[in-house]
Amino acid sequence: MISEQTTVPPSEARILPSTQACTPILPGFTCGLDVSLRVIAGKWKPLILYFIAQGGPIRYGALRRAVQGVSDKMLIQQLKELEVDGLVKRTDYKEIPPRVDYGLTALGRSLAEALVPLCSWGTQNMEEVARVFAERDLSGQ
Amino acid sequence: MISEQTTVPPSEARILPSTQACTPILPGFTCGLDVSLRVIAGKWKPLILYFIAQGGPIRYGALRRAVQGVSDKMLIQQLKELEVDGLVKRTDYKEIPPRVDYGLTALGRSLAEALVPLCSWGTQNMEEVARVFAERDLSGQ
DNA sequence: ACAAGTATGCACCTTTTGGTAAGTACCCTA
DNA sequence: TAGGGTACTTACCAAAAGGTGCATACTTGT
Repeated sequence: MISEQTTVPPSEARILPSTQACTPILPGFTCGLDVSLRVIAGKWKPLILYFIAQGGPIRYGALRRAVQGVSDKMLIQQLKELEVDGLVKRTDYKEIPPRVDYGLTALGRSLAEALVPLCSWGTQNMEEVARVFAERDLSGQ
Repeated sequence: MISEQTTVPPSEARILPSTQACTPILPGFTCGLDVSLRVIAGKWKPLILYFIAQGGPIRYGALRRAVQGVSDKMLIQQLKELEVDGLVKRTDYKEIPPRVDYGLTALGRSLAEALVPLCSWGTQNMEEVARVFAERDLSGQ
C-alpha cells in the first residue's frame, strides 16, 4: 500500500508557508475555512457585508442600490440571516415612512476585514479572470 | 429629497480603514470581491483550493479523503472548473492503474493566500459561530 | 391626484446545486 | 477468485437557491 505521506518528501517545500493547517477543533466543522464559509455562504452575503463595512450603518435602500442585481427578497433574507448570526445589527427608527439601517457588529467587522485580501485579489486579477470567463463562454456553452 | 451621502457626515470615521473602495473597473463585475466570488463560488471550491495549497500537488484520492463529505461527482466537477479557470493544474501520469495529481498555478496560489485570513477568522471564531448555529437550530428550525 | 420612494412580506415558479448509485478498465493482494 | 484501490463518468432525482410580481401603508414631490 502506497502512503501519500511518503510520496511527498519532507525536504520539498511544496506547502505554502502561510497556508497552514486547517485544524479540526470542533465537531461539525472540518477547519477554520469551513466555519467562515458556512457563515458567508450564498451569492450575496460577502458583498452585503463588504458594502456595509464601507458605508458604515447604511440604509436599506442605499444598500439595495449598492449591491447590483439583488432582489428585495434576497437582500432581506440574507440580512436577516446575517443578523441572527450576529454579524449585522439592524436599527429600526420606527418612523413613517420607514427608516432602517444596517451596521456591523464587532464580529461582522472582523469578518469584513478578513475579506479584504479576497477583494484585492479580485481587483488585481480582474482582467485575467474576465479573459478566462470570456473564452469559456465562447467555446463550450 | 434626502441624500444618503449627507446623512453620514464626513467627520465620522465609520468606514473601516482597510475596507476600501470596491472599484468597478470592468463591465460585468461590480468590484474586486465580486470577481473573486465568481471564481470560488460553490460549496467546495475554497476548501479544494486550500487543501491543494497545503498538500502541494496532491493525488485525487488523497484530496477526496481530505475534503470530507464531497462526492466524486462534485470533486471532479469543481476540479475541472478550477482547471479551466486557470487556478489548478492537472497532471496525468498516464499510468495504469491511473495516477493523477492536482497542483496550483501561480494564480491559484495567490488566491489560496488570499483565503488565509478567512481561515484564521473561522478558527478564531469557531466557538462563537458554533454557539449561534446551535441556538438557531434549536429554536426556529 | 398621481407617481415614486420607504422597508418589507408572500406566493409561485424556475434554475441551479448537489447527492446517490451504478458502471468502467485495469491492477494488486489475500 | 473475490475484494479493494485507481480516477473517473453517467443517469436520475431531491433540495436549495433565487427570481418575479404583487401587496402594504404612509409620505413627499410634481
